[in-house]
Order: sequence, then C-alpha cells, then structure tokens
Amino acid sequence: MVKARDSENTSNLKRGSWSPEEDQKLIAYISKYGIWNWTEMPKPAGLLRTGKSCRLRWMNYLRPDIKRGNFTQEEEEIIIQMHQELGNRWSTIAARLPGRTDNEIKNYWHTRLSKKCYQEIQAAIEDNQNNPPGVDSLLPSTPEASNMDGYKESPISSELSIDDYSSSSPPDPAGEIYENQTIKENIGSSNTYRDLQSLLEQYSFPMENLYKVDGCGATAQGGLSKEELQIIFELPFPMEGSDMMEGYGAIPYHGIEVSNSQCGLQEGPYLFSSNYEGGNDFWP
DNA sequence: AAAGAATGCAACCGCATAACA
DNA sequence: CTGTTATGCGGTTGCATTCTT
Repeated sequence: MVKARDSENTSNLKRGSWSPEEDQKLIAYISKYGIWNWTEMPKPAGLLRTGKSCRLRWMNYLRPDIKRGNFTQEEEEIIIQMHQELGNRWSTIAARLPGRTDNEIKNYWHTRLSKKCYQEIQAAIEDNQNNPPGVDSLLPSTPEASNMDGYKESPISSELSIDDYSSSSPPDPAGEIYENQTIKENIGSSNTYRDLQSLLEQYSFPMENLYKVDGCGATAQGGLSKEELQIIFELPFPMEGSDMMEGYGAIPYHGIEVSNSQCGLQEGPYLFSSNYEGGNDFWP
C-alpha cells in the first residue's frame, strides 16, 4: 500500500493554535456548504490550513454536537469498562459517548483515569500486603470453572506462598534470559511485546525490569508481582484461552510463567513451570 | 512573588485502509 | 488489478495554565 501523503503544499500554511477568526471561517463555510472535501475545503473557506488540520479542528472542537464540561461518573465508568475490553480503541469508545471525541477521551484517560486506575491497583496491592491471601485464594472455586484440571495438584502451585510473588530475586525462567536486551530492543519482533509494553508503560512499570525469555514471551524481574500484573491486566486466574490470544502477552512471575506458546503465535495458553523444558504445560 | 515542575489539552504526525480513477 | 488520494485513527508533542516550593 502506498503511503498516504498530503497533497497540499504546506510551505505557506499556518500551523499551531486556531484563532477565533479561523474558527468562524470554518464554521461559516461548513454551515453554508457542508463537508464535501476536506482537502479542497480550506481554500474556498479562506483558511491557510491543511484539510487535515481543518478536519481535526472541526471534529474535535467546533462541531455543534460536542459536549463540553467535565466527564460524568457514568461516562468515566463507561470509558474504564470499555478500555478494559477494547484497549486504546478511542474512536470506538467515543462512539458510546455522544458528544465526546476520541481525542478528548484519550486525553482524559491519560491524564486522569489511568492514574485513578493505578491508584486503585496500588490500594489493592497494599491491601494484599496487609492481608496476604494464600495461593488458594487465587484459584477458581471449582476446577471446571477454570478449565484447568490438575492445576492444584501441580507441585509448583502447592509450594508457592505470597512471598514468592514479591520476591526480588531473579526468576528461574523457562528459557534463556537475554540479559543485555531490554524489552525496548525487542519491540519490533512481536505484537505481544508491543501490547505488553504499552500496557506496562501506561502503569509506569519500569521497562528495564522486563526481559525477553526465549520462547515464552516476556518476563519481569522485580517491580510488579504477578498479582499486580494480574490486576493491571484485569485477568481472571487462571486465564481463559481467549485472553491470551488477544494480546495480553506473558503474565509472568517468579517461578511460573503463564504464556501463550512461543510468543503467542498459535496455541495456548500454557502454564509453564519454572523448570520448563519445552513440554511441561499443565493446560494444553 | 518568582521560578521550576507538573498537568491538561489542542494540534500534529505517521500509518492504515477505504474509496476512487 | 494497480496506483493514488482522502479520511480516520492512535501515538506523540508542545505550549499554556496551574500547582508547588
């Protein structure tokens, strides 16, 4: 596919903030002639702007149906819920909130809601630390609810304690750790990495603590525990198959690596033991 | 009161894809 | 079918405003 390029000559076009006069010109023009072609429109409208700039200004600011003012509690809840389900699909989220633009929702998320969610996570973590649950509390109430028969019988799960989650000792990973390669150096290789990176960055997770593990996606050393990651990713435990395939990436922690197989290409998820050697999965 | 830091948000950029020639 | 253009989307940037010290 040929990369799109603005056909306009941008050498003498105005950039930066819009003046009230420019706003008036655009409103007046659209009111009279409607939106017929963003690229051609600026000239007859008397604007020294690119069509792209005009479109953005109209869509994000000048449209008459744009809702002003603070987000309501209900709107917040919708955004949070949809973001959990869809990720950064701002336009889709905006479609559920009449009068709100994708840009506005995106800004609102980055400046308010992500922090709010992070604080809730922190609170949950603190609560966990004050009142640590046993591993059993992470398990489903019934085996069939998890589709993970045999999990409790695994020697690894039965040996775990809450202390393992917050240990700062290096993991005993399934594969080889590329110690000198941070996640940022591996970003291009996998969508799984991309998704994981963006999510973790959203929560200010120290990227230097993230390493690539051969064949198993990414793993974390130090920083957030599995439970913390689990809260961030809003994952049930154990994860359902579709969760892994939608790009959550590996949700690892010391001792156990929960990963889709081979960097998320085809099958999974698999629950790898710390001594994973290629076939020790409990959940084929 | 002033300076620096943090925050909020409008605007821009690059890319993907639909639409068209 | 292929190449080109227009539009829309998500990530990022930069600046104005507000807050903190």
